[in-house]
Amino acid sequence: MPKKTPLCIRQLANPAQIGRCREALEDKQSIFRQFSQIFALTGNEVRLKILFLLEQEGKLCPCDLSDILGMSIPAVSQHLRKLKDAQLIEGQREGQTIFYSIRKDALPILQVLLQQLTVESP
Amino acid sequence: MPKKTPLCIRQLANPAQIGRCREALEDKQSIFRQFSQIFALTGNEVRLKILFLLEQEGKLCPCDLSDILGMSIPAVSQHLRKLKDAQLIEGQREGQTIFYSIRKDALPILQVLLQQLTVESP
DNA sequence: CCATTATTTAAGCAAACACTTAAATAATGG
DNA sequence: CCATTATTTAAGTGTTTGCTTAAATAATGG
Repeated sequence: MPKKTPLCIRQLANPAQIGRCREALEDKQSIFRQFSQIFALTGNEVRLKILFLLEQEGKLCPCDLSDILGMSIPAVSQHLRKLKDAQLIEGQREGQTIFYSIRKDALPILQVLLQQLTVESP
Repeated sequence: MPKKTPLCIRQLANPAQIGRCREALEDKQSIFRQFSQIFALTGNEVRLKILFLLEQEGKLCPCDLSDILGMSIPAVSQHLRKLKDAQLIEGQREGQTIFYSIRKDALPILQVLLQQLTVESP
């Protein structure tokens, strides 16, 4: 009674390649974590627009964003919170209004990503 | 009986700014759609690793990826399907094995994103 | 043609997501 | 201090995601 192997084993696999790949992933473990988080945040259309607008305008308040994006204030606020929790943006109070802007230390990576939106495709 | 306005109206808002922002979004509507989709795909840690590995190795099969990533074959296969549906990767059959690789037309944008993983932070 | 190997597909399910509405917090100005 | 304005938080809900297991499809080789 031959045991059924339910998963492929790939005898033809290249062990050197497998090892090299495993190592590369292990090396960059925290980088994959960090970048997939950023991509997941920009992977939401509303949040991508918010970041684009903040980069373009410098700063905006939840109320303005709600108006521009055509969605409720709580919905906007909850997106802002995620971006703030990830330290991509920060809020500065001016009276009753809180203006959000992109954090200086997040600007380089976000500019690279946002720049792609305005690049012509071939 | 003064009607309660449940949402903020922002009399201090800058109408020109609001208009400018709305226009910018409308212009780029399809671009936001397209890029948020790509970011959503790379926003998953497993898929980001898959793309990284494909870019590094040229091509890999589901079985190898399953081995490298330490997860089940169906799980890997379903991630590959999403990347394929979005036309980021393509599969080429060689015997029983299907080797996946990054599509030529998706390579430029993916290289920009993957490049960020290996950039030193200041 | 049948057993094996490689991969995909389908169904089921727990967790995460993104909104809604309602209530809470905070600053301003009469 | 109270009403108003701006924002956040909390609770509830339908949808999406990402896995699991089991079954289906496809190519190979005896």
